[in-house]
Amino acid sequence: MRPRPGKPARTRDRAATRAAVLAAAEEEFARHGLEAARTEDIAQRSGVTKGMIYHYFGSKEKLYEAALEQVFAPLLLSFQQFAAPHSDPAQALEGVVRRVLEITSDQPGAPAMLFFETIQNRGAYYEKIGFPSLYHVLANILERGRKQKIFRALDSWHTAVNIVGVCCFYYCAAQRLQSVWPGGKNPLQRSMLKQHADQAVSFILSGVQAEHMSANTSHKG
Amino acid sequence: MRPRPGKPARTRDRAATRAAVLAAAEEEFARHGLEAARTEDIAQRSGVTKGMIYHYFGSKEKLYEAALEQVFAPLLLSFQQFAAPHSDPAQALEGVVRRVLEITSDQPGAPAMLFFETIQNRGAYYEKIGFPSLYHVLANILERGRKQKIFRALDSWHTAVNIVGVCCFYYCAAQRLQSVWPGGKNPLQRSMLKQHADQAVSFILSGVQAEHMSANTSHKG
DNA sequence: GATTTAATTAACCAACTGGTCAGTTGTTTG
DNA sequence: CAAACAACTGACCAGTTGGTTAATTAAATC
Repeated sequence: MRPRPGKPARTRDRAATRAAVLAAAEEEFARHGLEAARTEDIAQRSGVTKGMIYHYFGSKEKLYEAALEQVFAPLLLSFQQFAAPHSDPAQALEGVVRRVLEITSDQPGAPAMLFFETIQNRGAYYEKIGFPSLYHVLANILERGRKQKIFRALDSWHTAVNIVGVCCFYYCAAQRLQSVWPGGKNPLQRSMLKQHADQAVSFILSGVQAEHMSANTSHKG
Repeated sequence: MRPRPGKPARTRDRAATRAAVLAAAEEEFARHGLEAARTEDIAQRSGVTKGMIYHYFGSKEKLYEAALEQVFAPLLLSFQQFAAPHSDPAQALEGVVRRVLEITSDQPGAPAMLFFETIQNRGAYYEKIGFPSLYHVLANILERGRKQKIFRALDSWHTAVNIVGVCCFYYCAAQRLQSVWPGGKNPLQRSMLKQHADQAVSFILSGVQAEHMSANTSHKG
C-alpha cells in the first residue's frame, strides 16, 4: 500500500508528455552529457515524475538515444543533397555550411551533444546518428574542388574536420563568449547567429579557395 | 576500531603521490568532466586510495581546479609574447596558432577540459584559467591586420572564435576520427599532429588574409 | 634507537541515483 | 454507465558516490 491518492495529475496526453520529456532530456543532456545528467532533473524540467521516463523510454540510455536521434535527424536528412558529384564545389561547400549552421540555430544544443558523445561516451552512437556522413560529404566536395584547381592543395580530411570545428565551436563557446566580447551581446540572439553564419562561410571559403578564385562566390565579409 | 593493518603501502613520497593523483585527475576530468568523473576512478588510476585525494586536495572540486590550472598554465604563459603591437600580424597569427597547437600536442586533454568547463560547469573557472586572454590576443592581431589591409574585412571577434575552434576541435574529435578516415591512422600520433598543425595554419591564414597578400607567409599546403 | 611526524590505508557513512511497482484516476469503449 | 485501459503518481529499493576517520607505519628528527 505504498502510493496514496496522488495529485490532480496533469492532462493525460501520451504524445505531449513524451515530447515534453524528450525536450527536457535534450536540454539536460546538452548541458551535462549522458553520464552527469540526472533523470530526476529531466523529470522536473518536463513537469512529470521520474516514472514517466521509464514508462515511455525504458532507461536513461534509451532516452539519450532518442534525444540524439531527434536532434541529429534534420542534419542527416539534409546532407545528401549536397553530395551531388557535378555541382560546383564552392557552391556546394557554402551550401552545406549554411545548411548546417541554419539547422544548428534551431538546435543550439546539437554541437554540445556531439562533443559529449565523442568525448565522454566515446562515440557509441556516433555511427548510429550518421555523423560520419558529414565528413564524407565535406571531404568529397573538397576533393573535387582541389582536382578542379578551384580549391588549394589542402588535405581534404583535415580540412573537413577543421570546417566542422568552425561550425560547432561557436555554439559551445557561446555561454562564455558574452562576458569576453566587448558590447556584451548575447551570442545566441538571432542577429549574432546570422553574423556568425556569414563570418564562418567567408572564413571557410577563403580558407580553402585558390587565390585567383576567391571572388567567385557569394560570401560576404 | 575500523581500519586494520593495511597493505605494504607504496613508497611514501608526498610530491610523487600528489603528481600521480593530479595526472590521473587530468585524464579522468578530460574524459568525463567535473560532474561525471568519479573520485574512486581517479584514485585507482593513480594507484593510491581515495583518501589521498582528500588529504592532498581537500575536495573533488579543488582537485579539478588544480588540474585545470596545471593544464592551462603553459598556454597562458605563452600568449603574452604574441601580443606585441608592432609585430607583423600574419607572422604573429601563425605564431600563436602554432604555439597553441604545439602545447596542445603535449596536453591533448586540454581542449576537452576547456569544452567541459564551458558547457558543463558554465565557465566557473573560465576567467580563473585566463582563457579569455587568448581571444583578446587573437582579436588584437586580427584587428591590426585588418587595419593594415593585410587581412580581409572580417569581424575580429567572430574570427577569433572560429580560429580557436579550428585549434580545439581536432583534438576533441580525434577519438572518433580514426574510424571515419580512410587509412585508419591514429589522429594523435606525432606525424598526424604535425600535419594537422600545418593544415590548420594554412587554412586559418588563407581564411583571414587579403588575396594579394596570401603568398607572404611561410605556411605550407 | 626512541620519539615524532605525516603519508597511507581500509572501513565506514550519509546523501544521492537509476530504476521499480503497487496503486490511483482520467479517458475510452461496448 | 460499467468495465477495460493506460497515463500518472509517490513511496520504495539497491547500488553508488563524495567525503570522513581511526588505525597503521615508513621516514625524518633528535
